[in-house]
Amino acid sequence: MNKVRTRFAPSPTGYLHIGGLRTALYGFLYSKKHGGDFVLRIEDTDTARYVDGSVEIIYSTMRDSKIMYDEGPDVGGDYGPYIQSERKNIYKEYAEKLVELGGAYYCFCSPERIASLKDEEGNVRYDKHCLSLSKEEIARRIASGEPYVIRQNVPKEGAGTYNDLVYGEIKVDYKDIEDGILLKSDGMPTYNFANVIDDHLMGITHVIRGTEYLSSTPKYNLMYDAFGWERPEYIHLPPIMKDAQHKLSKRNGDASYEDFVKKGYVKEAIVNYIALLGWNPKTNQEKMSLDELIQNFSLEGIGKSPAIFDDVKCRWLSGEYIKEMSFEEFKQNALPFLKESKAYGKYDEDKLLSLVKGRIQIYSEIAEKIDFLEEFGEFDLSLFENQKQKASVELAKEILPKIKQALLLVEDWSNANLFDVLVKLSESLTVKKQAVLWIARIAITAKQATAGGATEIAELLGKEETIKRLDFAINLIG
RNA sequence: GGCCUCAUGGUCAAGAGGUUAAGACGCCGCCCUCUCAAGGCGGAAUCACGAGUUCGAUUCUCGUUGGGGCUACCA
Repeated sequence: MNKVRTRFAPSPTGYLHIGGLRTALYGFLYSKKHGGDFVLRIEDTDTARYVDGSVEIIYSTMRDSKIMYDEGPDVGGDYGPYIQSERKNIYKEYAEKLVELGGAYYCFCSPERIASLKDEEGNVRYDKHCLSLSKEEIARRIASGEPYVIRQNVPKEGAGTYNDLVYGEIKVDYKDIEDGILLKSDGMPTYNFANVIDDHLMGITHVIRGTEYLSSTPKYNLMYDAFGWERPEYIHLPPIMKDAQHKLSKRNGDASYEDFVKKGYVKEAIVNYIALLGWNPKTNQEKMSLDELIQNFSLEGIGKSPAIFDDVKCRWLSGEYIKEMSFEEFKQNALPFLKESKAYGKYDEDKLLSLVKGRIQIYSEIAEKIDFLEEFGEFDLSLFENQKQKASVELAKEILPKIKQALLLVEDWSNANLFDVLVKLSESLTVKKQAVLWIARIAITAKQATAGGATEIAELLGKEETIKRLDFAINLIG
């Protein structure tokens, strides 16, 4: 069997969105699973839709997400060039060859004539008008500089059948396929032509792409057959949806990989999550590294139905990655987000970070989790009330001065020691330790819910600030 | 409109004629806990509909409905 070769062939029309990235990922996983090669090819034949800088975004996104290709425009390879606009002459050559083989023909019809072909419902179907042109006339008109396109010559009868590795047998009647344009009047090929030529010339064995090509694949097979080339295997992927009726798409400005990274999702989690959209590993393990994904990947696990992207679950996975991340790695990734917090620069960085690690799912939650440290001020005394902890305003009024007194004597201002001191205080007062800690924490944070307990926060604030806040609370309570 | 295709809880999904219809996220409850979070335990919640085939259909067939795609000198 031939070495497996797959490709990802995006068009440079903007950022790389999540659906495209998943297609790339599956192509990558499949090739690596089988010890094959993964190729990146840029499909920039539509000059009108080209967006400056998007090729660079494709490169950087794939590198960043670790979906690395063996061959591509920026890394080279034996099957280049890997940018379609640089292959223009190749397409022309093969288009002419296909004309000779009877699989295509020159067409000089004007847009006006095409438009006049509209039926009652407004649908246009080309009528093979130029198929009957004589060789002489074609040569004459080309020589005179008349613009032309090359169209595929699709049989009027019969049907094209192939076996998709995910969807099974697909059959389309040729009468339902139009004689599509293969080579545009500007000399550029359309996707419909270029993908066939390139996939063959680049030795692609498995074509992995979205379902939007499921029903047009028979016309590509017609070309493989006309050229006498071996047809590749086809693996069409179900779409990723934004909701039940909208596909996740660039056009709708939907999330790109970059957007998720900017929002602070763990990169590995994004890749891990999209791997699970439309593919089931057949085990109950969901958190998987790229290597594990390669190991477990199989075509049997690919589903047929559309999958809705669930941001909540993606965040959950991201959180799982953060929890298991080393502190050093976390720090490196979290720092840019930590800087967004009001508390940044005022407290020990590592302590701040460890307070937050394990409490967030995406990095951008960091600021909101610790901003409370800087939001201290007047607060409603009812915050002290807590039945479960047996805490009340009265109790707070009574013990707050004692808490202050005890803390004033503390020299080893560490979480562990502070905790010890307050627990001992609670014992001597015969008050539940939960009540003391609750009251202490409310007094120094003015918040009912905080990331971190009373003594953790006290340690972070430092002795001076802690006492200051206690004084403030004592004052407030009168 | 025509053609292709899809259909299990709110979401991702396993299951491929007989199951108490897995698991995960989310949700709810309880436990644990220095609040929150995490963690532990438990719970609610699904086979779109209608005909067949069969002793028996979530599972097979057909249809209906609904969703997606294609129907471009876009990919």
